[in-house]
Amino acid sequence: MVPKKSNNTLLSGLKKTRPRLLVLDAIRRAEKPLSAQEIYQRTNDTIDLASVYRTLKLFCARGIIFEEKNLHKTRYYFAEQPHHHIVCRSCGRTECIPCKHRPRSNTFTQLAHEYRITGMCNTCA
Amino acid sequence: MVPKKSNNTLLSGLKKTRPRLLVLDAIRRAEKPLSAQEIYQRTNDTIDLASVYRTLKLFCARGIIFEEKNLHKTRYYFAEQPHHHIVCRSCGRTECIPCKHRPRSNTFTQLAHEYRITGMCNTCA
DNA sequence: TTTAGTGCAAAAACTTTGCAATTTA
DNA sequence: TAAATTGCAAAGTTTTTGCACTAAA
Repeated sequence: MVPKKSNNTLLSGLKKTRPRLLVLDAIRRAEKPLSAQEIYQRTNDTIDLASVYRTLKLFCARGIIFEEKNLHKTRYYFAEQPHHHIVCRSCGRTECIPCKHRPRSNTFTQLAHEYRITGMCNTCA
Repeated sequence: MVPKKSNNTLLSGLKKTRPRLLVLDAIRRAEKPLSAQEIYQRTNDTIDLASVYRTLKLFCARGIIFEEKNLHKTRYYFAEQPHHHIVCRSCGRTECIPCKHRPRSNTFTQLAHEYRITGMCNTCA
């Protein structure tokens, strides 16, 4: 288990505002990827949806979170632990797969990665 | 090099309609992932945008194509050759990475996969 | 011929933006 | 206090939908 970074570390270089902290916590605590709407709700609607979007965009650009789409629904998840998913294209059922490797690159830095397999689960096939 | 599947094979079980063939060809020929709008344009606007969306959704569900998002732009690409990308989170610069492995699963069938690394390229870092 | 798929037009959902007010460092 | 960020409200984009018509099998 890789040690968890503190919110403080993740946001270093950024102002630590209420919206950012709330969005980060919502995503961090989530048991699954969340949509912008769901994140908004998990802040009890105490911050503006526009701020949620601004924050998500910022976090994605920084590689703090990842966004994924399944059939036109966009959801966001915490990127610290590399995520490997296998997703059923019919019902959306998802399983996690342990991650063995980390990417390397000579030209890119601050790497984050995502490995995603889709298929038909045994119920839907 | 894996032998290419014919459009006919890819669409087996589906009606081969003009919109579907045009969308499939646009994506197949594309040198890069395309947005719904771009696909629409590459059919010379001869099919309805709504049909483009319906078709993209269908192809995604079938695993014929993949969709990826970069900073709120959604693009689609042909899934036959597994795609590995490394994408700059700042400027969008993309490099391809050769694919060595194919996923396996006991519970899922008709697998397609996608491996995506994001980071900062040496110009943006 | 039947059924699935299409185009059209309209609606819904999602995301971005300008700006004054507020907050962080 | 200066600079960055926010909330609000409005605009812009993207995606979906209903329905009568058309085309594939």
